[in-house]
Amino acid sequence: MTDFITKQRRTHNCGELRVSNVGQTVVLMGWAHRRRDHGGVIFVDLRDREGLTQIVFNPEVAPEAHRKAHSIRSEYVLAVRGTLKRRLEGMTNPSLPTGEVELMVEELEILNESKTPPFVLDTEADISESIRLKYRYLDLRREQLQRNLVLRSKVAEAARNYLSGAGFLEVETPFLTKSTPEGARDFLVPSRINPGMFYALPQSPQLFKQLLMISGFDRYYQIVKCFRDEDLRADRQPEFTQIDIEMSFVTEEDVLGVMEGLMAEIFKKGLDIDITTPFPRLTWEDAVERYGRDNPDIRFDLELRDITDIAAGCGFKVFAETAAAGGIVKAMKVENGKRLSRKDLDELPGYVSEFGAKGLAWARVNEGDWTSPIYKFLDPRDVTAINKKLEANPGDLILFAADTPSVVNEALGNLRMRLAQRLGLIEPGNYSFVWITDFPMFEYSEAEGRLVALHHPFTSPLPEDIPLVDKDPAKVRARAYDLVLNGSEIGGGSIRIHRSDVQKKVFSTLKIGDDEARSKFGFLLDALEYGAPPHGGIAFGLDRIIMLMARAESIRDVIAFPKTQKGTCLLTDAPSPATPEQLMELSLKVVKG
RNA sequence: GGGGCCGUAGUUAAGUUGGUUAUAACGCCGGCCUGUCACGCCGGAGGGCGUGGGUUCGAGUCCCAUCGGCCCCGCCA
Repeated sequence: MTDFITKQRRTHNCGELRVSNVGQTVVLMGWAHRRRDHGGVIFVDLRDREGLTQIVFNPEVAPEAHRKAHSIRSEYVLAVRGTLKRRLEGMTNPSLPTGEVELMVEELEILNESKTPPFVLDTEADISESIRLKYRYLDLRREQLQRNLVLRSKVAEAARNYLSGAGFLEVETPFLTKSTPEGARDFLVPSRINPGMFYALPQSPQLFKQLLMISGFDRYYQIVKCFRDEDLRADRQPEFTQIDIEMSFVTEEDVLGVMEGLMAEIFKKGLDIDITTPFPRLTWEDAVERYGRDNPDIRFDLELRDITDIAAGCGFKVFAETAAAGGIVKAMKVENGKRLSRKDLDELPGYVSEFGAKGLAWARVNEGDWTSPIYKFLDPRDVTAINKKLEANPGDLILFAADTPSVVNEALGNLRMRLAQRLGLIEPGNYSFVWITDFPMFEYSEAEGRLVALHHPFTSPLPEDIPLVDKDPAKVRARAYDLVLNGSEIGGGSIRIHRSDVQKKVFSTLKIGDDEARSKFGFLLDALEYGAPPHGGIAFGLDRIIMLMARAESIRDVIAFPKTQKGTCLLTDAPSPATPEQLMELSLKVVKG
């Protein structure tokens, strides 16, 4: 066996040869994707990151190479040298970019053999995810994941170029840092040198980027891992990547404008799609009112209407009593309601029950009346009023939910999404951005029995609402904004508090005492006293953006080495127990498990 | 913490009301084939049904527990 690879260099990749290269002597290296042995001539599709090229072993051209080629199996690693030929008419493969040419092999070296892979790599077949994850390095050879990671790399590159061109500096911030109250559960890292002490992995570089503004860096960005020890979902991993950004001397308009440019750039470079800017904006209040959620998909209508005022005085007890008890009644109109059968309607209560709704009323609008289980309880005037409010016409279907505001909004907001999918109202390939602004500053947490920051405690209130921070915190609006794409929150940020007196006030409303604020955020409060500039920023979830761009169903499909829903890695078997020696060194004792 | 779906050859799946040696396709192995490109044709090997209990004359099919994968609620400032 010759040491081919030391003598010859790869001249091309497997995706680039065309008719214009015909006649050239070519060296290719790659994996045997498929093999077709005709007894005489043998065809192999040679694969690398860039594509497939058919290579041909003909006993009359190169007997030695042809003899060796008999042993080629799937995923063998090959180096071949030969002459590029144009394929004869009728023998081309229009489904391959390289399909008009083929490499007539003169010399073959098998660089490595391969065991038979546990699953075939050359099809779109659905392989169970646990096997794919265990052999992730093989799954990553498949076209779909290769495409996703190429897209991810392109987008990250476009983001860096854009931000760098706009005067942003990339600065790294620590992973071994301080645990912060509020927010998600932290991952802790024990300190060997300081027994009994722990670092926390950052949930985001939030405080460091603010400190960088105070340091005068003016414009900062970082594409950075963040860590949150919470349960996983189809779009949530315990470690994920943010495009983290912060700017000094800016208002909301500056931040939003630069970010719209960033989105346009990554969609252009990643998918060659032109995004229209500026993006539409909705206040948080309008978003919840009209769509039931703060991450609305605005590609379709099915808007919600509040009919609590009509319901309060109507004869249907469930509605009237809900209204009397401070709840709300909202409704959604489905045009051409025949698209939902009685059976479909019977399934809806089960679906909304996932969100805490106790039921879902429906009405089919006819000329002059309704077909509806609740029609007999209603006065004709109420029916007319509801029709009018929803602009409902004969043939339409109206769906109602009555409960607390959060249950109604969540139930109908999610139902809206489901119906849109069911009725095919969503055009694939359509990207629709919307900014959500004017979030409430605080939100009551049942679990903690106190107000918590909806965004985070460093978000600045609207200037005119600052006096309300002590008096009526529930009414305070924040200078926060989220970017929503097709019903997914892909980023969020705010103009920050840059005055220590305001920051202290917010901590106090959050019932974070002086001592606690001092011990947890003392460094920030100190820094704010040394000439902190007005500043604000945003962080984008890179994984989610890539998911949407790649139309992936799972965040795992856009991450090279993701975790399972239980947070384990089937490839490496992490996490795993620590040895007694490791624990001893860290002054740790495992109590159970 | 809770709800749901799913674990049968290497892979993807089928397996009737529990009943002889558990099916198929792809993959794999061998043979034939000089123009295929999901090559074709012929032949072959390969699992005892995630694991552990139980019910039964008899369990892939029923029951319980447990492990694992996925989806969702809670959680995720």
